[in-house]
Amino acid sequence: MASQAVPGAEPRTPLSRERVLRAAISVADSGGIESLTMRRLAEHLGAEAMSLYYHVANKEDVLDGVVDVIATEINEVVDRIDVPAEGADWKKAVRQRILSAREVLLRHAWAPGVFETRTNTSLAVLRYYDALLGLMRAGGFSNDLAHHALHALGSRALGFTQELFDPNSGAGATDQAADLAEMAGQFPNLVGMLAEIAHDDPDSTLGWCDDQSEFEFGLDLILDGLDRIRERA
Amino acid sequence: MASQAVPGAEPRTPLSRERVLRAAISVADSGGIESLTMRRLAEHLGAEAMSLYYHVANKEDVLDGVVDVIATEINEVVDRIDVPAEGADWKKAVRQRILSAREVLLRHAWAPGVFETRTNTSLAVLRYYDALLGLMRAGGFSNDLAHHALHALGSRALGFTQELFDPNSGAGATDQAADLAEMAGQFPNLVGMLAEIAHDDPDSTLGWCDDQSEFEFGLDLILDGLDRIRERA
DNA sequence: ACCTGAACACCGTTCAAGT
DNA sequence: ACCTGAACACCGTTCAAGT
Repeated sequence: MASQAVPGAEPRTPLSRERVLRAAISVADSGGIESLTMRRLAEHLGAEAMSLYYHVANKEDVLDGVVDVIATEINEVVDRIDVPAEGADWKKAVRQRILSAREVLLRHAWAPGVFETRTNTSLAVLRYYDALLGLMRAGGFSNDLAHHALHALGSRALGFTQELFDPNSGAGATDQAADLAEMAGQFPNLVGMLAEIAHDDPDSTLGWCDDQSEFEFGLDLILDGLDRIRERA
Repeated sequence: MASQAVPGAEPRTPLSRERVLRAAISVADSGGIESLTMRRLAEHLGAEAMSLYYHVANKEDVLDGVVDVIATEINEVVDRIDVPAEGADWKKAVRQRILSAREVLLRHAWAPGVFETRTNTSLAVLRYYDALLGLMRAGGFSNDLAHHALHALGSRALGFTQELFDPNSGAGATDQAADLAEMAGQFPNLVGMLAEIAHDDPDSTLGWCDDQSEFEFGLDLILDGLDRIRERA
């Protein structure tokens, strides 16, 4: 009962901003972003919700911090890449960085949504963009073209695209067929496309999926377009 | 006090799913999406929060419905467009539809974020995509290329891109200069670019803005890339 | 058929108080 | 310096009850 040396009680490492943010990521990793509440986060750390406020300003601050930690992780991975970026090689270098960033985000599938809601900019994200910009400059981009390029890439620069809809979500393969038949009248082009895609690639999950190859298709479309403009200049 | 014919009381039009959804849009339009709560929505309609549940299943259902109403509005605008889409004209037709969709969304700046959180697909959104697909098919796209194209466009197909960061947010023009100087060491490429962009275009808000011209640059980059693939096939 | 009052289980956050 | 208990103002949602 005394305040010190309770026998058998673990000494419990003290809280810190760092520990709070890492715990937040682990809570979201295992239960999704909607499971991340201040109370649950505290519980995860063996503390009371109110204790968190000594180390972070509020929940927004937690989310800002989480983005910064993940962006730092991306920078660590991406800083190890060492490929030439001069001239025409800019594209390979940028492409590899972006795909590496994507790999980190694939381990935190909830993170893209949080990235998009931030209004305060993470310094780590700025550092990521700065390096990307450096590669483009080395490849001969003007500042103006590099500026357009960042806008054109958007979230793809960080390795993700938000899916806008998924005709397959929540429906099993058998419901699927019925749904398609029912919708054929209303959405002839969509149904026709999905039928053919499925036919061409029977191994993939039916039709719609934001997989690696779709991401790379879109990415290369943009990078190739930028490269063409670069060469013309 | 009696239940009928209270003198001077407006007869109050009854609630309906339609009215609830329209009110939800107007609440979000005027106070932002975070101001949209079931209680406030009810208040806006002169009813109690609990009454809403007779007309909608829950808040998710409200958000699904709101997306459907806005997508319906987009379809109404876009259906009035009548330009040829055969062969090489596909691009002009698709471009015009997408820019028209964007105009609708610009009137509901909070809507893109809601679109992205939906997992249930709105039928109106499906109808929009189906029409877009139809234009591409008329332009000579294979189903496979059209499928890639929709993925590559992502949310751009509906007229928006989510900004990932905004170095200017929350800082006035004077703070701005100080911030830039301070960051110059850490982010040389970013600072150099922003300085030059600002110099080249002194009329625009300093540096970073997702304006119409940036949207169109990215859109055309993708459409041009798709057109090249189409011509090769 | 349509609406509501009371109530429940959750939030984020504050503040004064403990060690 | 660090943590917490009690409390507040807010959520979304249920259910039995009113007209």
